[in-house]
Amino acid sequence: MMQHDYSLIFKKLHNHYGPQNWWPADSPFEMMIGAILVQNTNWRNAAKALHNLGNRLEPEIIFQMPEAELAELIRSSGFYKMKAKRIKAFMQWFEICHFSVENIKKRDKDALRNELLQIHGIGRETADVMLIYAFEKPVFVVDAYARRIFYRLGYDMPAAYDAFRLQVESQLPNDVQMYNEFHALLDEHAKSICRKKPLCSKCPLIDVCAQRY
DNA sequence: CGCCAGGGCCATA
DNA sequence: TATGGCCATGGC
Repeated sequence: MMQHDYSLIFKKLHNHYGPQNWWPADSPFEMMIGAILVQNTNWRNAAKALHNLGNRLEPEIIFQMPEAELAELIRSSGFYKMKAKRIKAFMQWFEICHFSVENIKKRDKDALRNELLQIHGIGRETADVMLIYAFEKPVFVVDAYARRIFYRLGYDMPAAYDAFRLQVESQLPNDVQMYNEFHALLDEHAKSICRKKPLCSKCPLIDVCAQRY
């Protein structure tokens, strides 16, 4: 089987699109709430919900807020009753952590990941974006875009989330900033001109595609 | 009008 | 392990 050069993909995307400076949020807390709000929803609707929360977007306030009230405020994000429940479950955990992102950052990556996965409504992808963009841990995020792009490159990737993630991580340096940019770049690339026509002449991955097709 | 967007949970086999 | 149903809004 051919060796998939994930590092080369990253390099080409980075050269073409430049630094993405993700996640679009003013604080780690806002980032984490946004991560739940954006589950299976477009960012526009999630951002609208964040805007609607306005100055209520503070740990203590969200923690105290009745679930029904929170649900109405985040209605635009879709699945809003469920997401209100998920945010409240997350806040229970965050409160136990004394709302301290700095303290959480000091903890072991795998232990922290497993703890996040215990929270009802936090799955692998949501846990991983939180690990990178809030807690600065090096993790490769396996989202629909990553799957689609690697699939279109002809890469033979595992279907299971963690198998996919570990295969990519095993061949990349343990660099938080790199994973931070990689996920953002894959997102940007998926939304770009190559979305409908992945082998178009302007695609920065055209030569990688050409090796295969 | 139908489609889908930066998932995750749960029941079923 | 692997499908299928379910949750729901807003833009196009």
